[in-house]
Amino acid sequence: MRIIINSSSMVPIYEQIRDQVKAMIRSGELKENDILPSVRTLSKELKISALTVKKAYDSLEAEGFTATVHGKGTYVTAVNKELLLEEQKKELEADLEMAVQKGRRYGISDEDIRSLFDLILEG
Amino acid sequence: MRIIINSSSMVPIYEQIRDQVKAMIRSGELKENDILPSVRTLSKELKISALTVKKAYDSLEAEGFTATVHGKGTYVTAVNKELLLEEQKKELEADLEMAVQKGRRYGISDEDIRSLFDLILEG
Amino acid sequence: MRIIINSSSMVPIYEQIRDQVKAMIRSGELKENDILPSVRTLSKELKISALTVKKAYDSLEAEGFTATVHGKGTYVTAVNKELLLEEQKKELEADLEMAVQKGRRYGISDEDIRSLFDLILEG
Amino acid sequence: MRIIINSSSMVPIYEQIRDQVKAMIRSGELKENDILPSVRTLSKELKISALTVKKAYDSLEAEGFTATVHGKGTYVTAVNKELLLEEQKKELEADLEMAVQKGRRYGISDEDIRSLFDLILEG
DNA sequence: GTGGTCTAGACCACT
DNA sequence: GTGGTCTAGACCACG
Repeated sequence: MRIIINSSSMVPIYEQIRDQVKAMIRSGELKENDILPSVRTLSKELKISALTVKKAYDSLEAEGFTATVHGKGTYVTAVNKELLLEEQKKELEADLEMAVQKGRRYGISDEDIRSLFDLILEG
Repeated sequence: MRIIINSSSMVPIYEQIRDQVKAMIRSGELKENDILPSVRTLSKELKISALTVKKAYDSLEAEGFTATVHGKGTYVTAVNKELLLEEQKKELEADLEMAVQKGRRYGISDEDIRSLFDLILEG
Repeated sequence: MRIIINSSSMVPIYEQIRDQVKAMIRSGELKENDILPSVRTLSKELKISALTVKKAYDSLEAEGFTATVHGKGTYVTAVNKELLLEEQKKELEADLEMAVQKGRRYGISDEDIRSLFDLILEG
Repeated sequence: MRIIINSSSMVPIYEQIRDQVKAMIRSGELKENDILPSVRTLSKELKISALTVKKAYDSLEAEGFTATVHGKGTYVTAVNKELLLEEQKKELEADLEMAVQKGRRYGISDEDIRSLFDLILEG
């Protein structure tokens, strides 16, 4: 399982892990009943604290994406992928909207906002 | 001076104040040598901690938009509006970048991200 | 706020805190918009790690009983007390039922089970 | 020997095995000098780890219900059924006590706890 | 002052 | 081996 951590990002590590696992579930890279890497294994692989991985896994479990069996591991549960995608898109939309509104408050033209966006997406 | 605080927003209060002052400077609503309301006055008006207003003013001063004269108040300094615009664009760029990265972490395709962006900009 | 920790109990400390806060909310001892003791304050008072208190507070927030404002504190949100009571009773009922079924599997008579229960409740 | 495992239960598997063997001993279904199925046989039958069966058997031996003869198997020892009953009652008492304490943590009145208990016992 | 995140390591229970 | 809990302390952001 490939998780990429950006430790200089403002996004907490456990959220980065959680988001990437959610993406893998949605993409089908992780299927129902698949087992996630153990907390210790992933923590060593990513060179981060086991507690941080645990927090990500707890978060996934709280949202219903995984189930944990004591002494065995953490497993992917059945998920409605369509619903998940919609949720994730809404979250992204909210973030983009906030950014656009800020740009407009700054008096930046829509063309300029689009130019910036294009640079990021294509850069 | 009209500052509007949204305390339920995820944006820190001091950033909301700072951004709105910057926007007023660029729009011309605040001109060189204009005086900002005192920390105490504004904190009472907005019903927030004086420390928070102070932090916003400190931030403006650190960025060179204002100068504080001890015992007198905080004044707007001469500003290169071009430079300010560039800075604001960079800030917007950072916000957009974070949103795009999140979308990609979620496994949303660049086309879909663009579609959402278009909807927001044109909607 | 009086929280009592039984560190020799099998029940995790953070669950003990969470349950007692929930009980206080239901009893009215904690009302909407009341502020909980800060994570550090409570951790010192109970002589436990701040992380443990934090975990209890996170759990309360995830269940919707509290809302946290960064830099300010953790506040009690509006709760439907009737609904909360029903949930808690169902949880208790499940625990009691499991115990009774175990006793019956052991071939202990209902009279004996009731005697034990009476001893506990009155002891 | 019929052992039924509920893997979705909160009760550890080895405890489920141990309890059911103890119940069989007390009921007379298993008598002195009867031989238990081998660890490997039972683990295959129940599709669980041999280590888990071993742990259940170790636990039974530690409590004096069985004796293991190297290379031959695990045998039921003579048991004082009165003593066993007492022990089982203590276990039940502990479970009931935990449930009652939880109800009290939730602020549920003793009368309400008793009502729930009555419903379960008579229902 | 507050909460938010993270570390490095411990001990326990379950498989 | 696995997860579950807890510690003691660090650094950061916000008010």
